Amino acid sequence: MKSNPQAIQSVERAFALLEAMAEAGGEAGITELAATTDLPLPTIHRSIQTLVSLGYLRQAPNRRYALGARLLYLGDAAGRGVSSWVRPRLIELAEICGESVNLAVLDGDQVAYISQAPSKHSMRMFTEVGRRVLPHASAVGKAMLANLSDADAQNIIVRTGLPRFTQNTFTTWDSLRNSLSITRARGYAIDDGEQEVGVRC
Amino acid sequence: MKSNPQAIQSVERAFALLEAMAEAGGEAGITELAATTDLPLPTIHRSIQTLVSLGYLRQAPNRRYALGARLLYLGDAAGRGVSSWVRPRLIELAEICGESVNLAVLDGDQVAYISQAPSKHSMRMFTEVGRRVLPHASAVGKAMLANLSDADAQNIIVRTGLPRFTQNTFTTWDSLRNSLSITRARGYAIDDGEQEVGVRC
DNA sequence: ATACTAAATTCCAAACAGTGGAAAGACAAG
DNA sequence: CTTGTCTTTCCACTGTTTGGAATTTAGTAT
Repeated sequence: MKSNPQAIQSVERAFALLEAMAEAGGEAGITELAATTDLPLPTIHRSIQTLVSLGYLRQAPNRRYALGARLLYLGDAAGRGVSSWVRPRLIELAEICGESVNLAVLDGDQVAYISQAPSKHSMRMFTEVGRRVLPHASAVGKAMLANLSDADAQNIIVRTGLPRFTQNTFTTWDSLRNSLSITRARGYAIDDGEQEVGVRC
Repeated sequence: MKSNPQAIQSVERAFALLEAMAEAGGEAGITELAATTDLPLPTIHRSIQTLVSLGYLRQAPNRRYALGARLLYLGDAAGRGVSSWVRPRLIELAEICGESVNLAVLDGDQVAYISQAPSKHSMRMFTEVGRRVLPHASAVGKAMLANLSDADAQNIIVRTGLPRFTQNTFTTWDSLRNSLSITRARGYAIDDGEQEVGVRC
């Protein structure tokens, strides 16, 4: 694991574990984590022990571990400033159009969903706060690229690549660029299969 | 800092920084953090560098640092299972009674707010998700203690102590216990100055 | 524009914290 | 009660993290 030259190992690992648990639905045993992260058992145990003592993980009676309440604090703090400001608006929007509304920002080269207001009716929503996707494969992402110059958009795409996810994914820069011009002209972005109203960037 | 014998240092520090930033409103410069955390500058810089490379912190154009989007993911994941289940109910409640509603759990010996639904009207709310308070000093806390036996409640109080926060804070076990019986009889808890409806524990 | 101050960033060798293989200890199931 | 699985503890070695001091960069006053 030398991908990030100057990065403190134990910290990297600690967060890897946190994310692994998140991936596992917020709860997991040590062995499970060992399988997911390819780390030796004792190492994991030690890391987790630390995380528990700090309150970011809790040890369930099952002897398994679960994400702790302290993460909520950080998560909330990270969202403040944006969320508190925009959230009411999202809810408004969700009420007006009757659909779920997601708010996303361009973080690095990826699109990160940072807030969402579920639609009143359909519980059929994947609460995707915090999830990150590549720009070319979602409506929000394309909306954002459309707001950049072709050159800037291309810079991002070069770094991320254009992996195919579905039949309709754009896999060449030319086809994507074409889609972006359409988007620009139309004023909003559409993605076959998922519709999302992206705000701000 | 030898309070926690077996705890990985760098991790401890990394999170201390994260929390310090949260405390500082989600944004801070290195020197600020150095003042808050009493750590040498280079150490902080290195830790933060790691956190940035992992996506938990972002470097603002001001050359300062801010909490990153990735924390939202963890925060959200930590809340799932509880929040997704109860959240709709909270919102309902908030609409019915026209007041902010907080959801809190007993985590260790402290009361942690884990979710909340703001009242529609007054923006005058301290978004306190993740904040933790001692049980004897808040309505929710007392509600929880009231649901325990006197003995169990006392056990907790012995560990936490009874620091005074305001004029009305209970500072002796006897006066607190008295308050708890009243609470039990009444069925809900009241705290002069703050009213909160606590659910579940 | 230029000089100054305060902040962020890079260096580096010593020191100590973190590592992981192996063994012991809990559970849970049969 | 016995067996298999998962968690937890041990400990000596290694390499990562540490922080004082020097360097560079940004912001600001002159």
